[in-house]
Amino acid sequence: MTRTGSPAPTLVEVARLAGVSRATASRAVRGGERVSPEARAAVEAAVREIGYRPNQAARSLVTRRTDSIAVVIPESDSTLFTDPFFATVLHGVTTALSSTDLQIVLLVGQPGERAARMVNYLRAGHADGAIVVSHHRMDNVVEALAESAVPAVLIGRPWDASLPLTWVDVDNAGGGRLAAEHLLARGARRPATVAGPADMAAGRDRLAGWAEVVAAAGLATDAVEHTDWTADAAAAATGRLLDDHPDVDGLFVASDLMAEAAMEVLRGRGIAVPDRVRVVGFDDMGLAARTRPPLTTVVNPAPAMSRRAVEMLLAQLEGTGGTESVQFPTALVVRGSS
Amino acid sequence: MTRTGSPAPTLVEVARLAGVSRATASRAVRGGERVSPEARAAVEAAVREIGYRPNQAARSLVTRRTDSIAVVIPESDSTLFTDPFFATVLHGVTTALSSTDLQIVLLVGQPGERAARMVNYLRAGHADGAIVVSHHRMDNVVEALAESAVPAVLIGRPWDASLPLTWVDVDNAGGGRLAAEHLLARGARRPATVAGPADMAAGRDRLAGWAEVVAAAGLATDAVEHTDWTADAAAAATGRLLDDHPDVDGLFVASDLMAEAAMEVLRGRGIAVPDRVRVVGFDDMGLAARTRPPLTTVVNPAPAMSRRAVEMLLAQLEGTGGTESVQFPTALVVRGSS
DNA sequence: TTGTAAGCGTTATCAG
DNA sequence: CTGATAACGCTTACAA
Repeated sequence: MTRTGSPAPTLVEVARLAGVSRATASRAVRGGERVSPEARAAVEAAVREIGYRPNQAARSLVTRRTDSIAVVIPESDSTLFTDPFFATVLHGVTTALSSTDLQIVLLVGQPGERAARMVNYLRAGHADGAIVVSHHRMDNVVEALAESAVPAVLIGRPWDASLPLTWVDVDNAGGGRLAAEHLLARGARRPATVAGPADMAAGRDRLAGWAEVVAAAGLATDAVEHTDWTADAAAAATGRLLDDHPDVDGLFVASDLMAEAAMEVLRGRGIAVPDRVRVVGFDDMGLAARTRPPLTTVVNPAPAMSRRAVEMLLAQLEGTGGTESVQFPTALVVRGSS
Repeated sequence: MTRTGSPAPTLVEVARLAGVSRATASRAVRGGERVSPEARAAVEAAVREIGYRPNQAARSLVTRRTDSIAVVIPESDSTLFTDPFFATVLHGVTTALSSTDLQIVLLVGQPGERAARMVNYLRAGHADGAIVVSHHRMDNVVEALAESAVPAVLIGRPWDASLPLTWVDVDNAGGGRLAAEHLLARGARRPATVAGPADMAAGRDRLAGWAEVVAAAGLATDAVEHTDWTADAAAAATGRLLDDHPDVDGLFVASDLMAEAAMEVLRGRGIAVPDRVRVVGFDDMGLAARTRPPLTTVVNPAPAMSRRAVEMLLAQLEGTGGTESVQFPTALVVRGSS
């Protein structure tokens, strides 16, 4: 650890200097319970004098805790920084943990190469627990986590629902239904959707909810394009949709970031929003209110989900439950785009 | 660590099951040097059978290494996610470390409340070393780090140059000079600047370089507004600048994110860029090419700096140097805004 | 309130 | 190549 030649001071040196036993020194260092004022003062002075810091490895070898929890984001760093979903979640987790003594440690990296390393990190006991957040990709991080005993809560339901993992998520299918109902109510007769990836729960479920309502209304559900969550891919998908179905008059896009790109394409083609095509997004994290026109969207309650995930993880760490997954209801915010 | 009642398997159980000593088991687990094929096979089988994972705390208690390095970003999460500087640096650090076995751990949090926790985390030996990146704020994280013996490299020179810390940085003053020279060469006679915070090295130095050239040309250097690095503050500062000095014809803004906001204000006032006011930014990380008009800007070689910082840290960890700070030269990229 | 002593799970040294 | 054995630095019953 140290560059300097001299080894880091240990508790025995503190104890010797303070004239107490190692046990007493230990209690005092932790602001302990049963220490006399004199002993505490002596220890504190000794600590200051020699610059003592407890060795975390030694400590957690016996306590079996590290006082840190990991936030795992199995995405590439570019995704992490472009999609506001992650910023919102991270902010929520941070504030929810601010009252505790837990240090937050962020593990970022695409699934694949670094995934094994991340899981090893967790299984080795580097963190007391983990919050895993992603746009629900079915990845090996989640699988590996499932067969480890590391306390964990997922933000975003895993693809494989049978995995013994606790999660929080928004009602994606319900959101898709809300979007479709709204578009139909506004008079759309030829609805289309730019859906998320077909191999992610969020993509699949948002699409399924939308399709359910559209089909129930006796309308076609064939105007569908799957993409990843990026703006570029969404723009391309929107282009294909318009080429194949020129009569589209209502568009549900699986995220606001993607919806903004879709509206850009519409504008580029001279198609008026909402006059000729009505658009509904998903997320409502600030961006939706800033687009032109402002975006009607399905609320993704990421702050509340993050808070809840933290509560559940803390409960797991204390052994007081926190193992029941929860799905948050959603709502539609109507703005100028529809 | 574990939720399950059964304690995690240890090396002694592996050894017993494999019919070897604890020492041999340990060597085999690490793909060790002097182990017979049979012993290795037996150990590997035992590991698989009981799902053994080495206990990191025990391991690093003796090796004094954790095989992880921390990237410390003492900024609020909103800053982290809005300014492309951090995304770029993180990407650079990640790729530079991808060939090693080191796990990257991200510590994010505003200086102040969580700063002590971050430094404690490092000093406790949770990570083998740290890369600290920020827009150079003078903060207690850096100070605390300076008096610890944790190997560290700063990306961005610390405010207090006397601190015994290693850093990499761009030649901020040189960048400011480049910007000013360019503006003057294009005919600006009333240059102004939206500068970064006065209490950060990057803010101070970019301003100083600009002022040096402007003064040398015999022009006034009084059109200066300090702001933090946010777009909102930059917009406000630009407004004040225009109010106070309506004859401004050249504007150097301390970051591209801020320059974009400044151009927005100019456009809102019907002031043509570059025809009436020429604008130069700082960073050139993708954003500059996407603004309208595209932004002339000073290159901030964040990818190269990140790579270098990683190399230096690795050298420090191996005790082979890496303690000499380095300043990167910069360059101007001319685009439509000037 | 304090001290004694027994671990926590690994790695490393050093004979065999 | 293998196996005792001694650390590593700290916490925590348990006794005093």
